[in-house]
Amino acid sequence: MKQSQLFTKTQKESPADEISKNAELLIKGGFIHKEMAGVYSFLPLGLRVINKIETIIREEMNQIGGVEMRTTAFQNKEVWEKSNRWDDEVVDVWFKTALKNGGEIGLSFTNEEAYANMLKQYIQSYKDLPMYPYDFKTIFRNETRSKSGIMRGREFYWKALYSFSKDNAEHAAFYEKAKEAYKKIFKRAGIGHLTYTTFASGGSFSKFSHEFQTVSGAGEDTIYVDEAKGIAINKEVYNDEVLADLGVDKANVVEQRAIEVGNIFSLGTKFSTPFNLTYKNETGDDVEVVMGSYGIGLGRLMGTIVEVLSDDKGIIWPESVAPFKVHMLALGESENVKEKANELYELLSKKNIEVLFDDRAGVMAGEKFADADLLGMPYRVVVSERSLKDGGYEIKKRTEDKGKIVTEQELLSMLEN
RNA sequence: CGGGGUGUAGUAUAUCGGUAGUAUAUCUGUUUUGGGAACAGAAGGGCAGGGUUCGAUUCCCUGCACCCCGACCA
Repeated sequence: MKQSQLFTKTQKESPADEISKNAELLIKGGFIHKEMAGVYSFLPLGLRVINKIETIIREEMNQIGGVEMRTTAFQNKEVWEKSNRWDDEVVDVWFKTALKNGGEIGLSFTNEEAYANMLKQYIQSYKDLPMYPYDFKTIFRNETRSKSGIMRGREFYWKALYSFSKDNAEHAAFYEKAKEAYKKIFKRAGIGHLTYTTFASGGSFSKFSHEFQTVSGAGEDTIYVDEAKGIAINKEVYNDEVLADLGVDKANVVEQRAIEVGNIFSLGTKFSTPFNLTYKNETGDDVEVVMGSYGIGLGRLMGTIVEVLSDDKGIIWPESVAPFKVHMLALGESENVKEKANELYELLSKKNIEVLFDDRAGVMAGEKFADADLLGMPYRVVVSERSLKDGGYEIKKRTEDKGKIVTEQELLSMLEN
């Protein structure tokens, strides 16, 4: 994409009403636009990041048998009354609205009820199980205090998978697969080295749930990390009994602040019971389905990446989620440079190498460099009189201080993989 | 929801009970072009409503919005 066609532009000044680093950098770079407290639009660059993250999650969910669908944002009052979660006294984050012809509907703040109610129609026999539907969708929560930029909003985009299993053993096996898939997702998203599988409170059907916590001062949670074991324990369940349970020595843990980027949860029959979600087993008995839920907030994940992967100049996107792999800058106003830069842009595009081409006329080199640092693409390629005279193009990784001059062939072999 | 704070131009800020200033971004022109370039010119602003006052952006009240701390967070 040519930068001259991108309608967003970068800002020099940080927004006054944002403290969090993720919001500051994402707004300055033109990735997101704040509509109101806790509500952000994703601009072209930001959407590309979200799409990359979505693709990673989709691949990993499909890998473990997930089947993608799309559930509606509107929620049926009667359905939620079955699980006793319609009442505002029970759930205080509902957004609800009245229908013109009477009645009331809610906006999704989670999906368990809708899935349990819907799947009842498709689950009759043990032959129908297990089932692993999931979807990406926009979720609404009437938070009394949204904060931390895109990491805790009133509207956010998430992936939720629900597992429907015949029994606890089948559920447990899938739960472990999901846990591994989650680890892969965060590794692929570039934050695996800072993300710990964390034991958290499990509710009435399991001792623990598992959170995926990324160590960051911007986090809202406190966890106790056992670096050697590669696990952590959430403060909410941190006690001697749990330590003994997990075989963790108190002397080996370190207290950290962390961001919860994902969560998996055994639901047991919590929702199967109110929705009478049962199947006939081999002997003709009615058996309740065992459920699990597996969620990831894509905006929060994107915000977390920015929080932990940035420097004083801007964002440092991992290649896997960067809006573009390459940021190509054409410096100077000479016709020769323009021609060569255009040729290179066409060549890279033809080779399916994602490139953002800073073709803006009359913009000083310093400004283009500063923007490239702020926007944070993994590779910066400079086309200028100087680079051409030296024999080609200058390529520099966002993580490096100095670039080097390479020929077109060398450039292609570095970028193609 | 409890506590605290802030609303001035696209963005970031300053001053003042008496013509609202600066930076940046934007537009025009000239020069410039490897780390946010120089000069000249132009355009653009007091959250909303009420009160006090000769006069309110400034002081007071109400509302709304936003931020921070805490509570809450499948």
